[in-house]
This record gives sequence, structure tokens and C-alpha cells, in this order.
Amino acid sequence: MIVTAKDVAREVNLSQPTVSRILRGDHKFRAAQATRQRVFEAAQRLGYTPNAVAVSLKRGRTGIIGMHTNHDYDVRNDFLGAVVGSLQRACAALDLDLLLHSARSDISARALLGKLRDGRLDGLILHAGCEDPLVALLEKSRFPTVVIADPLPNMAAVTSDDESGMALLIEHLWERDYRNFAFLTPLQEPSSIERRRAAFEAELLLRGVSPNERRVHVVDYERAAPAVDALLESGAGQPLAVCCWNDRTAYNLLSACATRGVKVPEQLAVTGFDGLVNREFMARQLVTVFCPWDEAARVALDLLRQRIDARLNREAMPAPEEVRLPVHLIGGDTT
Amino acid sequence: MIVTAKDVAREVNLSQPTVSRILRGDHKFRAAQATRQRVFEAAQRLGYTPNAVAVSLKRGRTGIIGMHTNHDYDVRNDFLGAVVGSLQRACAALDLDLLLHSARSDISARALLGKLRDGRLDGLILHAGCEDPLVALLEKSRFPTVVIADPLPNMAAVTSDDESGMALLIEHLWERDYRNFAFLTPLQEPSSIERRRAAFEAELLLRGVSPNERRVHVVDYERAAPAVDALLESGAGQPLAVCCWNDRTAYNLLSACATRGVKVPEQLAVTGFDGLVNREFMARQLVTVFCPWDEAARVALDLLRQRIDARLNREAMPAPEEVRLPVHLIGGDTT
DNA sequence: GTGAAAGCGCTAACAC
DNA sequence: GTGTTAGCGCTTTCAC
Repeated sequence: MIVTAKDVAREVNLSQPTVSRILRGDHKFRAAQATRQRVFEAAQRLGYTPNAVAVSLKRGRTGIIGMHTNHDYDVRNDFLGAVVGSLQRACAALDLDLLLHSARSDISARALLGKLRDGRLDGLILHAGCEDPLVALLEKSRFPTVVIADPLPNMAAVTSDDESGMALLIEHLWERDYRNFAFLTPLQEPSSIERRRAAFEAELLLRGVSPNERRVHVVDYERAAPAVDALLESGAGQPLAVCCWNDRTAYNLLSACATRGVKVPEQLAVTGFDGLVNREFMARQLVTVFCPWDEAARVALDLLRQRIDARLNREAMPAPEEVRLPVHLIGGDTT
Repeated sequence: MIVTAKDVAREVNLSQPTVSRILRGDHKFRAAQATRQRVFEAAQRLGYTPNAVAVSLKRGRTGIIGMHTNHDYDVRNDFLGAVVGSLQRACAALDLDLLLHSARSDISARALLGKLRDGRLDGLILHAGCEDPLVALLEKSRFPTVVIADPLPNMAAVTSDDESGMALLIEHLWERDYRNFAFLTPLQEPSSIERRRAAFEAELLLRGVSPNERRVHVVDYERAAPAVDALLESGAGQPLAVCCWNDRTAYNLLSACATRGVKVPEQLAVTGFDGLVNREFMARQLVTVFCPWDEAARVALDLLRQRIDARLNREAMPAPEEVRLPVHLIGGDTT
């Protein structure tokens, strides 16, 4: 049923290694033209396909890149979809395959690490919070890994320039005479959101707006609606600018405002972050920051390849640099 | 650097197979409790992880399912995102991994087939048009394959009940006194869309609406805007109901109507299909049909597993049945 | 130019 | 209870 190089060899009365060498196009191997023909013809006729698992075992590399996240979402999430979609295209260009690693949540970090470095993956693109015990294990294991979006200590990372993005938003709002500000952040604050919040506060301080604990509101993931009352109150009658940690949260807030008759942007200005949501035919055009995940995926794969090669050649791992990609403002009608 | 079972064996003065048997928890193998302890301890200490590639080579199965599409889109596409996201979750439950197969478009069908059946995949979830030469090759190869969404001749498939979905839409529109209908279909009509269009025409015929060539309009993928003039004209002043082949097309049409001041639903009613688009804060709530891709993924994996097992046990492949999943109407304000 | 032999890390049949 | 042996299908010396 399954045709091996041995079968082809028997067919043409050559040894199996010779067949392999010819079919794989080994350059330092000069076979007679006639022999080559016979081999190609027989391989074609028998429907021979080299067994990639055997090749992987021998070569110690599989050509498969893994993507792992410890968050409970799949590619239907705007962010993960953008990352995976971008990775998919970047992989295709490099002739790599992408494995979406699916681990049940009931598995231990050790077991997970085992599954990740069981030889099937050449390297890993990771998206996780630093509280995950897996992160420490991965770091120790020296398994080729590049982190995306949310940086982790001592790991190579590709991120977007969250600080600049937030600065752009504040500048944009300041120019439009907003002087009341709020930031919506999720309960579990990944490092990129932490940076956004820190930049939010730093930028306000820079403009002489004194710190105020009512300025930062915690929401349940992307559910901004319950925060509307608190927000309006903290505005104290003055127009308030609300910076949401991502686009979906902003849309959720806009939705709640529409329901309650809160006027946007007269009473409440809203901004997002990420620029991922398909804007076609949304009720409002959200002012947000565009993060270049397409490019991030390409850069991440590039860093990862360096690390994979380093491991195979037993060289030292490159230092864990962080590459921050530039962002830009996307205009709209919500400020 | 990489720890093998042999290393562990040397450490505890046992043979490599014994170590393997103990670590993998071979039930018909009763080792002394003390020995087990020593082995587990040593494995832990050395950081041993069984090499999955070697296991795969030996066992002839990898635990990896592939997803391949010949369409030029990635998981950011609503449909592919829904399918891959669902597959991802279904795989996690079965302890399988999902490989997004990324082939450059410049590769031949034969080469592609080779890449797909090179031993790394136990089976394949496929989404392709019947014009793709790969399909015929796959069918001949008897490689475990299940087709999703768009059925193909002689292949096991999981689809949604497109005919019923379209019947539901027409019934809904008919009840609201629409008597003028149009269908928007893409240039390349995959089998599921063909079914939707056929059902569209059949349902109208059933209600005594005579066939009319102006009723079906071809659009460029999801770009409905250019068709607006033709649509309005074919309405001839009467309110027209436009059934779009999918949701994005419908939103594109709604967008064009808004721009041109065409009143929805007074002048033009719009329906979609698939129910995939995140509806939160869209300008209008689209009337559409919900297709259960989550369940489709589970069913497809189930069919696929049967086929994988059959191949491994050298049994006959199950007949290529098509499983059609029930759909339902999602209400809105566009009709 | 080509073949023989070893080995990647594991599993499984068979010894003892 | 545990060791020996023989592969899975390939790549890679090293002969000739």
C-alpha cells in the first residue's frame, strides 16, 4: 500500500540509497542520465512519496513550526486570527508548515513542555502571560521560541510599539480638547496592555493631568458595558475620552452607549487598539491604532529560524532581543 | 543535548526497551515497583521526553490532522476562521494536533499530493472546488480525507443544509410580501453556493414565480456594490429581496446602499448566509442563516477518525457519505 | 557511479 | 520481570 524507496529500488535494480540520492536531487552525486530516467519513471509509476517522518527522524528537523497560546481562544478571536493568518502566509513563503498546538487545559505545564518539544516542532511561536509556569520551563529548556505581542522576560519577542500607539491616541485626543481621560483594562493584564496603560498615564502626566484612581477602570475581558455608569460619573459632566485596551472592547462600549442614548463623541469619545476588526459596515468608524501583525509574523519567523539553525548547529542561541514594530493611527468618527 | 530513552536506561542500568515500556505505562508489563520509581525519577531528572517522530515512524501514525484549502485565504476569512477554530477545539478534545497546510500556489497538484501524504498527516480535512486536479488525485490515493462545507463527488463530506437554509429565507421573505427576488453569487460557484442558488430558484418556482435571467447576478467574490444599479433596475420600482451568497457580501451590499441612499428594507431587503460575522455593533442586524460549523468540525473529525483507523487496520474505507447538518434562521432588521 | 552498513529513537516479538 | 533483536524509511559515511 505504501511505497518506499526500497520498492522503487527493487523495481529498477538499484540500491535504495542510490534511488534516494537521485530522487532528492543530491548535487554531489552524478548518476548516469539513463539511470536517472529509469528511477524517476519508476517512482512516478509506483506513486512514490518520500516519508517525511523518516526524513525528520534522520535529519532532526521537521519543517513544522508550532503556535501555542495559553489563552482560551481560537482563531476566531480577532487577535489570534490575525497572528495565525499572518503566520500561515509567512510559513508558506518559507516552505514551512504551521501546527496549531491544541492542549487540553487540564494538562500540567511539564506535560505540555514535553508535548511541545517532542521532536515534531522545529520551533515555537508563543503567546502567553508570564504567570504561566510553562514560560519558565520553556526558557530553561532552550527550545527555539519566539514570543509574539506580549513580551516575556528573557525571551526573544516581536511586539508592536504600544507606548507610541498610546501616545498617538492621547495626542489626537488632546488636540481635540479632551481633558478628561479614562482607560479600560482587562482584569488579567498581559504585558502589552500593561505598557499601554503605563503609557496612558505617562502621557497624561506629561501634559500636567494629575493622577487619579478613577481614571483606570477594570473590565471583564472585552465587556465594557457594565463600566458605562462609572465612566459617565468620572467624566463629571465634561466630555470624557475613553481609551479601550482593544477594538472589541471599544465596540462593546459603543454598543452600550448606543443602547443608553449616550452621545459619542459629544459625551464620550472612544478609542480602540489593534486595528484588527473588519471595519466594513460597522455602525461607527472607530479611532484606533493599527498594529502590523502581518509583518510581526514575518519577523517572528525570521528570528525563530535563526534560533532553530543555531540549535541544529550547536551554536549559542542569539540573545533574546525584542523587536518593536511601528504602529500608526487609524482615524474615525468616535472622537 | 537531547535526552533519549537510551540515556535514561544507562542511568538506571536497565535496557532501553524496559525504560520505554515503563514510562509509556505499558499495561501488560509488570515491573517491580522499585524499578518503576528509579526509572521515573531518572527520566524526570534528565528531562526526558519521548521522541514523537520516532514513535510516529514506528507506529505509522502521527496524531496530526491536516487542513488544506485551495482558496487563497487564511484564517482571517470568516468561513475559514470558523472551520479552523472549530477544528482546533475538536482536535484538542481528541488529543490530536492540527496542521495548517501551507502550500505555495506555484506547486503542482502531484507535488501537493506528495506533501499531503508524506506520512506526517494521519488524515486531511479538505475545502476545495471540484475543478482542482488535486481532488481527483486524492480520491484515487485513498488517503483518509473528509471534505467540509462544499461537497465533492465520491468523498465523505460534512455540509450544512443549504437547501433548507435558502428555503427558510424565501419563506421568511414571502411572508413579508416580497415578490421580487434576486440572488448574488460569486463567479466561481462552489458546490454549496450552487445548491443555494438552485434552492433559491426551486423555491420561487414552487410559489409560481416564473424564472427570469435577471434574477441571478454574478459578483466578484464578496463585492456586491457594483451590482446595485442592476439590482434596483431589476426591482422595477417594486421592493426587491436580495439573497446574498454569504454574510460579507450582504454587508458589502448594505454598505453600498447606505452610500447611495437606498433604503433598506423599504427599497431593498438583504439577506446573508452562514451567520459567521461577529454581529456586535454592526450598523444593521442582518437576516441570515446560521450554519453550525462547530458541530461540523466535530462530525468531520469523527468521520476522519473512522477512515484513519480503517486504513491502519487495512480494512475497507467506509462509503463516502455526506452528513448534512441542520441550519436555522437568524432574524434582523434588513428584511 | 554505486552498494553495504550503520544509525536516527522508538516499538514489538520473542527469548530466558 | 527484563534483555535481545529486528525493524519503521530514510540519510550518510565509507568502501570499491
